[in-house]
This record gives sequence, structure tokens and C-alpha cells, in this order.
Amino acid sequence: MDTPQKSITQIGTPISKSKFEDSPLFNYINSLSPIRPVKSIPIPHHFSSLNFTSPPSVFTSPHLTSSHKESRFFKTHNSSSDPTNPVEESTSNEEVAAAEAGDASIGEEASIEMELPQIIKYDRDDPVAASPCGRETVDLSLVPYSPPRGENGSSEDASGMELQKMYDENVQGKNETPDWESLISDASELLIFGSPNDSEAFRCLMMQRASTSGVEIPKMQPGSKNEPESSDAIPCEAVSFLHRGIRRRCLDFEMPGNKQTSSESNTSACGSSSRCVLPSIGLHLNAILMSSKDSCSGNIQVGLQGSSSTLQESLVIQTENETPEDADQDVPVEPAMEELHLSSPKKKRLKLEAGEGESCKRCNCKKSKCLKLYCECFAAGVYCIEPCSCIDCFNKPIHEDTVLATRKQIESRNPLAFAPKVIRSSDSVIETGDDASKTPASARHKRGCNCKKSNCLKKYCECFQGGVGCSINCRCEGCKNAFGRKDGSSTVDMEAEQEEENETSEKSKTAKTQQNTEVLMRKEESSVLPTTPMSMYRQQLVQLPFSSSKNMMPPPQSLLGGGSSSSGIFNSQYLRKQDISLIQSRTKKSFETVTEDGVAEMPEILSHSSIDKIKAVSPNGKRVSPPHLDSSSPGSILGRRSGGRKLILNSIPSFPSLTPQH
DNA sequence: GAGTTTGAAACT
DNA sequence: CAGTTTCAAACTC
Repeated sequence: MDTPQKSITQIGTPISKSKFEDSPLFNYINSLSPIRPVKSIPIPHHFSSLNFTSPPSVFTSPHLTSSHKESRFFKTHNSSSDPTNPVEESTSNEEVAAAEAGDASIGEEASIEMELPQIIKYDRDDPVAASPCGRETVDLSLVPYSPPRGENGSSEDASGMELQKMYDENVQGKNETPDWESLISDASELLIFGSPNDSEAFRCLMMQRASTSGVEIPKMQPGSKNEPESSDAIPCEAVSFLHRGIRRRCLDFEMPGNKQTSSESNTSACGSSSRCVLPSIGLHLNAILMSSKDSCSGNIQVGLQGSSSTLQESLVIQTENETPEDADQDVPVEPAMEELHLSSPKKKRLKLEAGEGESCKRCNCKKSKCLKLYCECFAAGVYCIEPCSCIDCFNKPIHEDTVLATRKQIESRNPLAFAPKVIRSSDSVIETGDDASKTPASARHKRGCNCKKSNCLKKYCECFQGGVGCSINCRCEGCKNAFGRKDGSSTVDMEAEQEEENETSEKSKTAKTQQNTEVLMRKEESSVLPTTPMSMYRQQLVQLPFSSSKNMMPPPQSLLGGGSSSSGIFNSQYLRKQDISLIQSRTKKSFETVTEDGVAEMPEILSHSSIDKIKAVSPNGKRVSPPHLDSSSPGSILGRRSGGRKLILNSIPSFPSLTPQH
């Protein structure tokens, strides 16, 4: 079998890149974006090589599934991105072939593999990707390890073709500029396919679409592992993982053979200023998501639940927010390899600064060797990178074996150890049995916190940190979580606010005041917008700008769904103040859409399990669906949406929550 | 930047 | 499972 390297080489063929760049689509995009693509960035190749590899099941965690979707999405995106290029399909095929080659080799090699490559690949094609910022997109790819795929990667092909078709539908059918939103939305839908067989699910979706448009949908090849069976059994976690995967960046779990790739990938992938942005595809994480925390760090950020949303967000951001500044700041710096690629101290500094925000923080481990969950990087499933201040760090590609072994060990102890800490409400409901009606928050911490002194008002509290309310699973004392108290009081409880204020006045400490202020701000936001996921999302968006400050809001991960610790990675990195307005408007738009549709068009961003919940809590009261409808039940979603996009749900069986309650 | 606080993770 | 210790992030000064 080919060595990983070889595959990499194959995959990363510069040729393809050139093609893309030369393609009309690419040009078109360039014309739209102020950012100038950086052709020199090879990164994508890495991932490309990895693309389609089906992650072995090293990581047994559910996250794996998500990667699939994401990767597909990306890939799709690529394909779709080239509307004008009739050859696109052929290109896709080529890529696929390359990917396949890589796949085979990789798959065998490491069970750990990640789909990252796919993502990356995606980037490469993505016009946006050209710029460093574009790389952020790649982050999405960080997606968790996806389930193993057929060697031939036929499924990918199929999906790619399908995507292409989708694109055609959007672009050609409508003439003119591609309907990116639509594409994204579709993509998100795709992501939704939690089943390992996304392809299958995707296919269904496509079929639907095809029936409408008359497009022919390629058939999946029998050899692929993603065959139907899995589609049915898609675990919810898979979905979440998507989110998570997104977050995770830099996980380069490269196999020894792939190292080269990883380094490259890292560099390019990370392009974003913050790690967050950078995809750390992590090793572990990928497993998925990320935690959220990660927003940046989050390398992993992607939370399962929110994966799709995250993706969308990322996509949106990338698509719309690429700015020169971003390009500038987002110099790709992938964790592990960052150093290698930093061309100048200045760049480095920029990167660090950019990443300095919460989102991009890295670990500072001194005794754990970054091989324990104490280490945020490790917990997130990513390798430590330059920004880390850790000592005796073993969480590096060089020690891959050790990392994997340790990871396995930890997972053996607690299978969910690397799962996103924050679970979407739907999941949590299922898993924890939490009553959605009582918990406004869109998500919950999988295990719940155990705060004694922080009143769940500080980041010491994982729930708070994750931007979610406390639940019955929490054993906290004096819970005043602004996102939702354990007792079920509203997230943005005014009471809590007052209490906090009182406390603040009493102490009248500047620091404290600051903190409270922050809390209040959040509350304010929430007050205005009831604690629906949407509101949360919005909140985050609004607050993101501040996220850089210390006490700021919890990592966006929450939005993501979790990135949990790992996932936490929200996209704050992506969001820059200047971009916020755009995002907001976009978000608004999405919401508006929802209104119009009456929910049907729920923001794709929120798609996922959260959707259900969102609707349930919807402020406008338009869709108050039964709490459990949910999420778990695919059918329900379908029912909601006549559009068919939700077909995805079909593929997703109502599965038990991924995260087991402890 | 150093020291303290906090709560999760790890250990017993 | 509960109690204790270890650890690193969060926070304070």
C-alpha cells in the first residue's frame, strides 16, 4: 500500500490547486473578496491526502461520524464552488481519486486518521481558502474522525458529484452567482447526516432534490463502508461530533508517515490567527469536536451537537468575512508545525496576538506532560503547538504513539472523556432526561458541574464556560449560572442579575464589577432574546468581539455545541469586530427566514439537535414543538420541514445521546 | 507576572 | 462511590 506520504503527495497535487485557482469560479470569488489568495500555501494538500480516509476506529467515540459530513460538506463546497467550470466534475473526480489513493494508504496505517484532510482539501478548492483566512474554513474539517470509508472512496465521489449537481442547481439553475447561502444550507444539511453513511443520507437528500430538478444522482458504490446500515444507526453523537470536529484543528494526528503532511497542513491549516481557526485536526478530537473551548483552542471546538451550526458559522464567516485584515492576521500557523512555517517573528507575533484571545489559548501544563485531561489541548484532541507554554510536552506528533496510547487508556476509563462536554439540549434531554421545558438553555454540560464557590458564574464552572445553563446533572451549590440555573430558572434570570449586582456592590471590587458587568451584558442579551438557542447564538455573535477579553463570554463553543472543552472552540477567531456586523446581519437574515418559513428554515446554523429545542423555546412562539420531538426523532424534523432538506434526519435515527450520563 | 482560587481530573 | 490529591485554568493583585 502506498505510504501515507505518497498518498499525500498524490492528493495534494498542486495541479488540482492550480485548477481551482484558474477556474472561473475561483476568479469570480477572488473578484468578490478583497483578500488575495495565497497560492503558495500548500497546506490543503495534506489534508487532501487524508481526505476520504476513513478514520479507523481508533477513537471509538461517536464523534467520528461527524467528520464525514463535514468533510463532505467541504468537498461539496468545493465542487460547488466552481460553477462556471464545467470541468469541475472531472476535477472532483481527480481529487477523489487522489484522495482515494491517500485514503487507502492512510486508512490502513492509522486507525486514528482524521478526516481533516478532507477538509483541507476542501479549503484548497475553496476560493476563500486561498487566503489564510480561508484556511479557517478548513477548521471545519477538523471534524472528527470519520468512520472508515470504502477504499475506493466511492461515497465521496458520489457526494462530490452530488454536490456539484447541487451547485449546478443553484448556480446554473438560477443563473448568476451561486446561491451560497443555499449551498451552505444544503451543506449544513449534509452535515446533519449523522450517519456514518452520510453518503447514503446525502444521497437521499440529493435524490429528493434531484426529483425536483431532474438531476441524476450518482450511486454509491457498494464497497464503501458507509453503506446504508450505518446510516440508520447514526448516533446522535455523530452529529455533535461534527461540531466538534469542526473545532478541532490541528489535530494532526499524522501518522508517522504523514508527518510531513501534517506539518504542512498545520501551517496552512492553521492559517488563522487563532488556533481556533486553525484546524487542529486533532488527533483525538477529532474525535471530534471540540471542545468547545476551544474556540480556539478549541481546536476541537466543535461540539458534536453544534457541529453543523458551527460549520455553517464558519462557512459563513469565511465566505463573507474574509478581509485583508483577516488574511493578515490569520497567518496560518498550525500548531505543531507552526514554528516551522513561521516566516518571521512578526508573523508569529501577529498570530499569537490574534490567537491570544480566549479562543486561541493554549495550555500551560507543567506536570501532566499534556497527556492528561488537565491539558486543554489534549482534552480537545489536538496537539500542543507553539503557543503552548507547556513543559515536557508529549502531546506532539512526535509522540504520537504515546498520545494515542494515553488517549486510549483514558477512554478505556471513560469512553466519553474526549466527547464534547457540552451537549445540545436535545441530546442532553435524551441522555440526561433533563426536561427541556425546564432548561431553557440550548445545551447542557454532559456531566454537569460541581461548583462550590463560583456560583457557576465564572469560568471555573464548565457549564458557564461552555455557555450553557446548569442542569439537574449539576451538583453545584448556589448556582447562579447566567445561562440557566440548575433549578431551572431562566437563564437570564433577572433575579440572578440583581443578586449578582448586589454582590457586586457589596464587594465593589473592580474586578468583580467587571465580571458582573459581563454577566449582565450577557443577561441583557438574553433578556432581550429569550434563551433560545438562537438567542444564544446571537449573543455569542454579539459578544464575540469581546471574547478576547479575559472574562468575556464563554467560548463560542457553546454555540457550537459543544465543543466542550474541546469543542469549545467557537469561531470567535473567525469573527472579528468588523465582521460581526456582517455575521449579525446574516444571522438575522437566517432568522428572518425562519420566521417566514415558520421554522422550516431554521437557521442552518442552529441545525442539529438544537433545532428542536430552539423551536420549542422560540420567542416568537412560532414553533413550539414538544420538547422531545426531537431531536432524536428524525421524523419529526422531516415533518417540520416540507422542504426535504431535513431528510437528513431520516438518516439519523433517534439515537440515544452520545454522551452518556455519568 | 506572580500568587491565589477554583473545580475537574486523577488517584486512593 | 466517596474522599483526597493533583493539576492547570481562571482569576486577583
